[in-house]
Amino acid sequence: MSRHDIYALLCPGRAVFELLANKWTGLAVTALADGPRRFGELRRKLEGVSPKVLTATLRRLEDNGLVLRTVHAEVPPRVEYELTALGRGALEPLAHLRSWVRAHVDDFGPAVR
Amino acid sequence: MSRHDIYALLCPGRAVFELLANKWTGLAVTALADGPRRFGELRRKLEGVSPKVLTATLRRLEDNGLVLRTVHAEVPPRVEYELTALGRGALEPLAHLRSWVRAHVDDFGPAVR
DNA sequence: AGCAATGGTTCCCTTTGGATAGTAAGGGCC
DNA sequence: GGCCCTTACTATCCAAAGGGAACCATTGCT
Repeated sequence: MSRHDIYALLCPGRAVFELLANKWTGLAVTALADGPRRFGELRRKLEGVSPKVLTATLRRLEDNGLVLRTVHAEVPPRVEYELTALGRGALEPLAHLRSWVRAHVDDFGPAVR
Repeated sequence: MSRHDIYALLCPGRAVFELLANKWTGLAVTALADGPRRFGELRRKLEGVSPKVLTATLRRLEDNGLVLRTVHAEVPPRVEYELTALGRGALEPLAHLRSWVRAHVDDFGPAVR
């Protein structure tokens, strides 16, 4: 039962939902939509993210199989992040959400906060 | 420009996105899908939420026009929460995300965190 | 008087998020 | 040789959000 009730504390679906329902996760995944990106690129694209939090976000995505992290043994270092098949799948509902937001931004008050 | 770049710090769309991309917000909105619900009902449905956090979540949704809060002057008190038209709109992409999660839970490792 | 029901609020502690500074390693420059 | 440049982080410290437990106000019931 709890296996199918996303509101249940122990439902695995809820854990996945909470992984995606995060301030930076959604932005990070969609930022990888068009192919591999380097750490610094993402850092600049996701305005306001600190390196620590970006690292944590990407690591969490990597641990959950949404993102592949490739370290190139060069100097200066080059690390590339790209979506896995699972990550590309998650892109779809995330992009859907994003496009809804885009279409309805103006329905929100000026102090969206 | 920043008006259309969800990654920009000042983009209103990003603020809306961050409102929805929250651990409890998505669950709360979908929990209201089938009509008005009372505080206690939501509290029981969203397993693990503390009254303080539930209050804050609902207030934020109310402030942003997604939820309507109605206090009935009775004893014991009765407070009902229901989605506004805007909230019902947000339901759609959220439900989409939820159904994707449902379909792909098993693609995630056993330690989804 | 005491208890139950409801929708919170208050206090305190833990977890998470965020800002800033520092580190390692090699290459180019002088 | 000594110095700086770049990159992708870690380390440290502090603020904000999340979470647990207790308490409150009101009225009816027993």
